[in-house]
Amino acid sequence: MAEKVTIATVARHAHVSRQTVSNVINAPHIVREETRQRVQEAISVLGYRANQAARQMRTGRSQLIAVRIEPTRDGINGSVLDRFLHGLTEAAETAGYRTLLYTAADDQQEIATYDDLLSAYDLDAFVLTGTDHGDPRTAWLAERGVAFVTFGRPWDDPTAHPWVDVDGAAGTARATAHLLTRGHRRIGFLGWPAGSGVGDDRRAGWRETLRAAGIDPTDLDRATEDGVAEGERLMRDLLVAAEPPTAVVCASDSLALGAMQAVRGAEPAVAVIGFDDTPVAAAIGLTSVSQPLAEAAASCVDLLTAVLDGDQQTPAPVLLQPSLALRHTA
Amino acid sequence: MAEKVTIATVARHAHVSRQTVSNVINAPHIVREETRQRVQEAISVLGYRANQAARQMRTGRSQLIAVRIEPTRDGINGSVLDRFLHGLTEAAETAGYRTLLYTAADDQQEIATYDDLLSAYDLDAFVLTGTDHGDPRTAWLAERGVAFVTFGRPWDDPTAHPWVDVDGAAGTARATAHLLTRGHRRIGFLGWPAGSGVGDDRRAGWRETLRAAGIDPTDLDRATEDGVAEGERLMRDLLVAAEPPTAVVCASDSLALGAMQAVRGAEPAVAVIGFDDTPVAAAIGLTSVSQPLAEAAASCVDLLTAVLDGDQQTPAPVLLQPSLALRHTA
DNA sequence: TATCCAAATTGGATCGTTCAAGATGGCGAG
DNA sequence: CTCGCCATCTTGAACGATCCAATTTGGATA
Repeated sequence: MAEKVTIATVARHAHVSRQTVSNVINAPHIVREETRQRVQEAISVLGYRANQAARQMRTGRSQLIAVRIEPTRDGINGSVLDRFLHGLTEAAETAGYRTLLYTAADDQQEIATYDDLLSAYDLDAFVLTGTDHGDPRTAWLAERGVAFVTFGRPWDDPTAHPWVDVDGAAGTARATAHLLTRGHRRIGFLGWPAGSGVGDDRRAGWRETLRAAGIDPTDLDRATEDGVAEGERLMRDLLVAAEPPTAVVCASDSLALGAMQAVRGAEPAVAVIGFDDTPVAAAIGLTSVSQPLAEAAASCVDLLTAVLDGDQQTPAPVLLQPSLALRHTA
Repeated sequence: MAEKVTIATVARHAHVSRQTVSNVINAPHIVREETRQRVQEAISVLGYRANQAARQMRTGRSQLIAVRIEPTRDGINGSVLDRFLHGLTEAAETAGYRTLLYTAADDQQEIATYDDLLSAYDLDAFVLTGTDHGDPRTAWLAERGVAFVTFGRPWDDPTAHPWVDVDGAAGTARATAHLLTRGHRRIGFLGWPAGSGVGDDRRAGWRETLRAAGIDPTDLDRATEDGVAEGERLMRDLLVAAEPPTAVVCASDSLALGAMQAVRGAEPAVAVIGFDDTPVAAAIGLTSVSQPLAEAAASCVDLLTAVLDGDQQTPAPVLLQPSLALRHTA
C-alpha cells in the first residue's frame, strides 16, 4: 500500500507550507492564484484527500448526516422510506455530506442514539422521518442546538423547526377531483383513525373536494389500521351501504390493494386510487398518488446546508405537490 | 450545552491518568479490578463516550462500514437490497459498527469512491452486493488489502475473498420439487440470458431437478431481460408450444408477475412461482422463493468482524438456504 | 533609497485519543 | 538487607488537520 499522503506531503511537493495548502482547500480566495494552482496540481498528482478525522478534531464537524432506518415494516409501504433514503444519499453526496444509518426501537432509544452519535462521531445533522404530535426527539435535538430537518410536518407548530413535506391533502384532493371528472359522484375514502397528522391530512383533501362539489362525505368515510386485510374489510363494509360508492380513494396502497380485492369482478367496476405509488401499485396497475420523494430528499439536504452554513437558523419549510400516477384502476 | 467530556475529565474524576482510563476501555485485564470499577463509575456518571475521530487518528480505524445504495432500480426487485440493508445496519450496530452509505453510477466511479472513503474517513470495510464475473471492484480492494465481504459469490473463484450468498439453485430446485409433488410434469422456467452467475445458478436448480425426475427440460426454458412485460411475453411464448407447461418457475418476481398476467383466467390454472418474496409477491398471493436476507446480512457482519479482528484473512464463506413462501399461485 | 502597509506565508499550539517507554511499589529469592 | 521482577500506573509523544500569532514578501509612497 502506498504511504499515506498528508497535508505535509502536498506542502513539500508544492514547495509551500502546510497552512497554505489548508488555505487552498478552505479559503482559496486568500491565496495567490499562481500558488493556488501549483498546490491544486500537487493535490491531484498525489491524490491527496483531507483526513476527516483530523479535520473533525479541530473543527468539530464531520460532514456526516444521520438517518434512521426502520426495521422492515409493512412490506408495501416500507419502500417509501427506502426511496427517500436513496434520494437523500445522492443529494447529500453532491452537497459534500455522507449518510450514516442507525436503528432504534423507540423514541427513547433513538434519543440515546443521538447522544451516542453526537459525542462519538460529531454528527453534523439528523434527518427525521415521520414526526408525530409532541415528538420528544425534535424537542431533545432543538434543546441542544443540533441541526436537523424532518421529512413530515410538525403538526403542532409549523414554525418549530425546518421541515419538508408532501401535501397529502392536495394528493387526495387531486385523486378525488380526477374521479369527479370521470363522472363518479359517490366516492368513498379508506383511511386511518383520526389523530395521526398524515392520515387526517389525507382524509381532509378528499372530504373538502367532495364538499366543494356539493357532495356530502358522511357515510362514505371508513377508518382502520393500515393493511391489506383491513382495506378489504373496510371496502366490503362500504359496499353494503344503502348507496354504495362507485369509487374509493385510499390513504395507502395497502388499503387500496385490499379494496381492489373486495371489488374484484364487480360490475360496473369500482374505481380505486391508492397513495404512495409503491412498486406494488405499479405492478398491478393501481392508480396512485405519487410523492416526489427524490425532490423531497433534495429539499431536506438544501435546508440542512442552509442551517449548517449558518445562513439561517430556521429556513422556510418546503411543501411539495404530489402527482397522480394514472393506471387502469381509475 | 454541557462542556465536553474527554478522557481527561474522566481521569481527573477517578483520580487516575488518561492512559489508565484508556486501558479500562481497551484492555481492562491489565487494570486492577478496584481501579477499573472506579473508572467505570466515573465514565457512566459523566456520560463519557470516546471520540471516534481522535481514536481513529491514532488507530486508523473508524468503526465504519460502507455499503452502496443503488439508484432506485426496478421497483419490484429493488426492495431486496433494501431489506438486506436494514438487516446489515442492525447487525453492524450490535457488533459496534455504523453503516455509511454511498452511491456510484458504475464500477469505475465506485472504485473512486472507495479511494475517497478510505482516505477521508478511514473506512474499516466494505460490503459489496451483486458481484459479477471478473469484478474490477473486488480486485481493487484486494490489491490494497482493504477488508470487504460480498453478498453474492465470486463466480470465478469461490476462495477469492469472503462472501455470503443464498443458494439460488436450491431455491429453484425446491420450487420445482414442490410443483412435482403437486403432480406437475411439464414445468417451465423463465429466466435471464446465460452469462450472469445468479441467473445461471437459478436456472440450474430447476433444470437438474427436472432431469432427476426424468423430465427433459429442453423446450421449457425461456430467457430474457428482467421485467414484467418481458415475463408476460415469454410466458405467452411458452404457452403456444406443442405441449404447453402446466406450471412455471421464474428467476424473479417481476417475471413471475408477467407470467401470471399471461395465464390469467386459464383453465386449468397454470401454477407460477417467483423468486425473492418481494412485497409484490406477498400482496398478490404469489408463491415465491424467499431469501433469508436478515441472516445473510448478519453473516456478512460476522465475516467482517472475523477479518477485522485479524482472526483470519479469509474466513469460510457462508451459503444460506432459501425457503419457499407458499401462497396461492402454486 | 528608506519606510510602510497589506497580502501571503510560516511555525507553533491544539483537538482527544492511543502507543511506547518510564516510574512506582510490593514481594520473594538470594 | 538488597536486588530483581512483576503488576500497575504515569508521562511524553504522536496521529493530521486547523487556528492563531508572527514573519516575510511585494509594491506603493515619501
